[in-house]
Amino acid sequence: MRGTAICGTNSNMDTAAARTVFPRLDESLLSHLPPFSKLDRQQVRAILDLAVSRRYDAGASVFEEGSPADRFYMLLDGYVRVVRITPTGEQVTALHIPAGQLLGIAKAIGKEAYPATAIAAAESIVLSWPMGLWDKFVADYDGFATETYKTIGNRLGEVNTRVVEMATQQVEQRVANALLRLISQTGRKVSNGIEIDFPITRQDLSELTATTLHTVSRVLSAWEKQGLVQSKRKRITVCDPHALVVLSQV
DNA sequence: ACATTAATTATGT
DNA sequence: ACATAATTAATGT
Repeated sequence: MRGTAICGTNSNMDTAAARTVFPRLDESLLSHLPPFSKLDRQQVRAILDLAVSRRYDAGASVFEEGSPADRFYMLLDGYVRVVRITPTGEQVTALHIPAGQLLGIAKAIGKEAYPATAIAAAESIVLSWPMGLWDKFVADYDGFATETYKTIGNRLGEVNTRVVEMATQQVEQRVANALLRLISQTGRKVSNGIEIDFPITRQDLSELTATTLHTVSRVLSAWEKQGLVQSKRKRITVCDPHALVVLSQV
């Protein structure tokens, strides 16, 4: 259901080495996205012609923390989680990025290396450009800079509030908040509630909330009995968002 | 109040 | 059949 229009996947090759796609990309892929929405057709065409499109399997990394930031990316389809490794070696998920957003925009915050690792949370399709083009984009394209700075601001705010939550709230509240954020960013309406639109494990949630998968499992089981959520393997549906809001504010 | 350990069961390929 | 995910109980800080 996802991304089939863009790439033919028929390879039995090495999974990490997804390949460049040659079919010409359509302008409509970008024209409605915030950083590009103010541009005319020719401008979008020019940008697309410079882009490299690539597909990532779930779990494949788009770029790695600390490596030189040579490209920046636009997530066309799928989901990417941005992960940082703590000094003790644990993974901490900083953000989830839904389709239609830029990522790996180190240049925008004056960095030469990526500050975090980006991993495809589901099969994803990503455009990328050499970082050398960043300044040109900012200079030439109206709205590109302002829109990207908006998203940076939003993300900083989000990371910030979560850090505060970690310090102040208890696990149940943190998990509630994490779920609420996930459904607001990547939620998809289904019959009995709002489902998180990509595979997410208890392990993932525990990394988001700085707990263990066991605690997350217990919390979710309890909520499931109360009818607040519903979960299958790698799938979580929130049936009663309001109840979670209430819980998160205790 | 939550983590850790470990044993058990379910689920997807 | 096998690996990975999820649940559950017991024990520890």
